[in-house]
Amino acid sequence: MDRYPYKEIEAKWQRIWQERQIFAAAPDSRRPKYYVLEMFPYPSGRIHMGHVRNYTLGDVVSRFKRAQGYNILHPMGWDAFGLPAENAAMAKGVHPAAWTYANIDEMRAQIQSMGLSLDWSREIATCDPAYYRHEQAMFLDFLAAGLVDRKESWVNWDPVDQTVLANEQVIDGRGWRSGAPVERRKLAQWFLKITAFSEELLDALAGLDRWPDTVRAMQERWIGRSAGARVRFRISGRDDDLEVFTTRPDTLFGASFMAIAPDHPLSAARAADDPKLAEFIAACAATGTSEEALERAEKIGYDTGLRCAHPLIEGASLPVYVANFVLMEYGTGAIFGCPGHDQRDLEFARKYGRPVIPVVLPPDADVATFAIGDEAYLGDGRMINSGFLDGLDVAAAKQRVIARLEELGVGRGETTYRLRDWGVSRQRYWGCPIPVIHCARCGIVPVPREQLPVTLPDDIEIGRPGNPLERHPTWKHVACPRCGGAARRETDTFDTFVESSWYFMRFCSPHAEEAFDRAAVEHWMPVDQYIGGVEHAVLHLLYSRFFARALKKCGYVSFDEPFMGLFTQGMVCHKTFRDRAGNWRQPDEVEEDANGVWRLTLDGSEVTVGRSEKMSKSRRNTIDPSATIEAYGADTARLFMLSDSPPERDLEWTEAGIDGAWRYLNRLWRLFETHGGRLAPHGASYPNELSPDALEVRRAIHRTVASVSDELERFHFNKAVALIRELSNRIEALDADDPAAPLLLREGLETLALLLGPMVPHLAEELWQLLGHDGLLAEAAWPVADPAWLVEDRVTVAVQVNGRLRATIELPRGSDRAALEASALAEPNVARTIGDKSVRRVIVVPDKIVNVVV
RNA sequence: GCCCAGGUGGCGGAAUUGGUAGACGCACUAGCUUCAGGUGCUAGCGGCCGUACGGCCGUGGAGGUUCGAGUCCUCUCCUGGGCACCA
Repeated sequence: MDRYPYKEIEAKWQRIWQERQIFAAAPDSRRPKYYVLEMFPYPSGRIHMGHVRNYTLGDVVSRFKRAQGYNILHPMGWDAFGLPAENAAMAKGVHPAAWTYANIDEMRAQIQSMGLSLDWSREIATCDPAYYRHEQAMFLDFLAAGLVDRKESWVNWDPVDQTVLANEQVIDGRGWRSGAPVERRKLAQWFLKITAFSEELLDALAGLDRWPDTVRAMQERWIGRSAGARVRFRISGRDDDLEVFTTRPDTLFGASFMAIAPDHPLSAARAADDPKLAEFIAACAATGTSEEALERAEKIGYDTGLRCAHPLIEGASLPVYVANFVLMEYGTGAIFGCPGHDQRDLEFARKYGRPVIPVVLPPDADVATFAIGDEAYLGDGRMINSGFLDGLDVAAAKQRVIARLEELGVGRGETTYRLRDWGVSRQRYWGCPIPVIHCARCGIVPVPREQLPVTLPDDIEIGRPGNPLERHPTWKHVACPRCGGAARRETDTFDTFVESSWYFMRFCSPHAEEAFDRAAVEHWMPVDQYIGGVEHAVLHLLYSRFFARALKKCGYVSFDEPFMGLFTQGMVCHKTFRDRAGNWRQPDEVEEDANGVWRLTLDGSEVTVGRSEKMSKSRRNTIDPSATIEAYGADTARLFMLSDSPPERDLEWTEAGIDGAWRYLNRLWRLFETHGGRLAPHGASYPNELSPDALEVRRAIHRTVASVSDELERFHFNKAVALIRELSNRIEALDADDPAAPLLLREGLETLALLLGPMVPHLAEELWQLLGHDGLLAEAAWPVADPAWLVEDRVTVAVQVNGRLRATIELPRGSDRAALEASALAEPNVARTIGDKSVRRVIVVPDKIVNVVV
């Protein structure tokens, strides 16, 4: 049997779509707009299967919505700044720009081979000065609007990548890209004040009802709002106070010690006179970096000798410890410990012999006997041992104590957030220059607008890590725009998350002189459906939400939320293989023999098969998408990506799965070739009388249209594929002698072509042409099911006896209870099961089930 | 430790509100087509018993609610992911 000629077909339709420019977007007041976007790729060299899955999902949405009559914007571009370009430059002596643009050309061709309905006229690359000049202008606007900070602060220093990482980019104490253990350094850094929007970013999550709950939960936790109080404790024998933040001010009467962070200013001050404390602080820093150490580190403290007065209990005094579990970055870097109602405080108190005073009595406990054992009590109850708070519940006690603290002038209610400001300074070359000038006399001076963009110098020395801009002999030396004196350009460049925080807005008017054509950005934004990996659940998505708000504040746009719908896809995984020497082996280096043993193709030696993991270079378990597309065609690759696994779950790439998709497309091709000559003409109408089989096939066609539409809407693409396959099985099995066969084939095959359009667009387009259509399937309207054909006139009803299935009966839809019951009881198997027992009750759910209870 | 998903045949996965568990596909088995080697067609395919009709068991485990539970409740085990001495 001939294979279907996918190469000719795919080349042909890609050419025609391109020539006719049918995916070029333009605002159209007659149709509702729909903006579909996949997270744009970093041009690392070649596309991988994750890209193929991502763009296939996006293209299904895009083509489906287009067929439904929406005016689609579906662009593609390049997240082109980034460290790999510098690494490649160092490794191969290529200029980062040359490397990046070569990769873009390569990957563009690969992506185009997938036959995506993209508007390539809107392509952008973020490393283009025509793009990043606007980013520099935005930064100056943010600066003027008070949304930028320059702080001398501790930063995470990645010793391998030679760059600063945001806190959010540090994973288990290691750089998120390099994996190297992160060190701490103090540097002057640029920060974007995302914390100015903490509350708003948190509250608005509730309105993002087309986002996955998991992502919203992750952001919520990341922002981490906690309501509590700030309380000042007078340090005995001194004039100053120790300020703490607590979420449990209600437990203040249960306080039995104070604890401060090792890097709290007070710790440092005391350490100056106390060598043992200095030693303790150093030890905390040493154990505090690696994750295992953190995991196993026990709660340790060091008594500073300082004592604080309890603000509400006359004469009570609390010892102040330096403790390794108190974080300087959160709250005030100091806490009071209430062992009765905080597990960590309890363990600390037990260890250092501090008293445990219960102040919340559980509802079922007796005040005379209640005591804290090994577990702190975290629940609600009545306050005890707490003076004026006694008898209140926890919530009321919080309010009352805060009011009292305010009265006394020693504290106030406060809400804090876990979210920290976004450090955007990077000490590297291949990024957007930060447009400021440092002048010894004038300080920080913004680059004048007319001098934008500040472009990167081409002539750089890239042979060693670190920032070539810092080493550049001339670029960094400029005259101060204010006083004209000798000054120095900022040599830091932006974190690449800055570029990806607004590219989707630039797509609306990619060639505009200003950052955005206001009408275009207001027309297309927000993105209706954004699709990408869940690994961006916090960083990229949160920064983008912040950026929209910051731009709004600066008058660029009028919306807050950039992405109305979000879909996060699962990863593409593959088995892993290791040879005898323990080296990872690529899938194309091994074969499975007849006994199911995997061997190296080269010499037949056995390899061990590991569990399926995310495709990655380090495991060498990658499959090159281009090889698959070459061997089977883009449609096969696309269909496989959509079959079987729900898109939000991980997908295991298997050769068998690709084969299955390939065989199905061949089968479709044969189906159309076999019946192409026997179709009824367009628009031929059915006779009044149809055979029962023909009626059933027509119903199946309309039912499939209705359910596939529904499943596509809900991202259940695997189910949509299953439904389409069911329909094609049915059409294949059609009785050729049925007088209505030509009509059913006409309607059935047209329906199949239309439903397959979003998934396998090339083949569907070819089939559409085979069916005699002049126009493009890509521009054809989505089929609509006729409600009349969705109604079944007969139904199969399950008959149970005591809840166990004993028979099924077929009856006209809508049969009454008596008829259902009579038919059910008449079933021989039902009668036999009932035997001589008496029927106690019969439950009838019309058109569904009859349950006889005996 | 905390949070969020999950746990259904040999495998990927179906199963709107509780109402016929296993759709669709993969793998496998048997047969057919002179079919040589990423082919097609037919049939079978959760387990056990039975020639069959049919019966019993079965959605990680244990209880519970219900005429009826993969679905709801309680407890528990396991897997994956995220976060982390966050006061």
